[in-house]
Amino acid sequence: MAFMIAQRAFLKLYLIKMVEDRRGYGYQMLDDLKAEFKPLGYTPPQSEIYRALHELVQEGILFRTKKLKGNDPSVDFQEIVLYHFTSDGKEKAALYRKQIKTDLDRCLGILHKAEHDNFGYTS
Amino acid sequence: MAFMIAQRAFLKLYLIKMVEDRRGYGYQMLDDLKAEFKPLGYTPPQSEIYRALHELVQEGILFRTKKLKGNDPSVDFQEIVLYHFTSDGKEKAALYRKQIKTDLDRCLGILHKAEHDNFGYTS
DNA sequence: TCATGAACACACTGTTCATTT
DNA sequence: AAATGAACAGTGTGTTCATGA
Repeated sequence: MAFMIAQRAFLKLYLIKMVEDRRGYGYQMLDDLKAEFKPLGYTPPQSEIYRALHELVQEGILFRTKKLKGNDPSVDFQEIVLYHFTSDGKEKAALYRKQIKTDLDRCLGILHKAEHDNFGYTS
Repeated sequence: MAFMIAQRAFLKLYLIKMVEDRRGYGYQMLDDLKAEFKPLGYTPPQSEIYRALHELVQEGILFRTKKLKGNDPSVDFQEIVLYHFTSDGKEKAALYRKQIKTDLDRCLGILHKAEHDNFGYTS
């Protein structure tokens, strides 16, 4: 097992949630995540978002539809890709989330121990 | 900047501390760390310990001496490598620790947010 | 510029192998 | 088996480039 949780897995967790909340397409989710994490000193790179999305499709959790962004085709021809859960996608996602939670807790345990051991928190 | 703290940096932090405490040589430190982290589901690999140690030497923080392990050379010829701080090693180490602490806190912030956002802790 | 995707290069890491005692 | 080190292979990641609307 790897030392820390992978960025890919971390992002998938958020992307699953965002698709649940119908938060739209890749670029939008990227922007949202960038804004959310900026104060924490983390800027999710564009490539990872798309790769994570592609993997979720490959794993049969999500599927894609395409749509024009604007409502008026004569004005806006920008095509965007929307994501939705497959028939058994929600179950698969639940399982995946469970696995990630385990890994997340493992990482937190390790990092907390490091704080305690090296920078002396008593609690 | 990378997503999570690197294993190498994480281990250097512990190795610096262990050299401060005169906790001996590589293999011993490896064993100690393995035992310490086993309950947390992390097993530091041998290669990373040595690589981390080599880097600390390269960076001018530590230097090496060699010694026979046993006190009786007629019985035990096992040679071990001991590590010590260079003349300005402690200062350099302090600086390094400071940097790692920043990164550690950044990682904890990110992971805590993920716990909160995805698995709903209110505190 | 928005939106998606792919290519490329590289650092980090895990496993294995080598060597000596 | 203890101890150190190096080689090798593979994955994840960041940057850059490409494309269309």
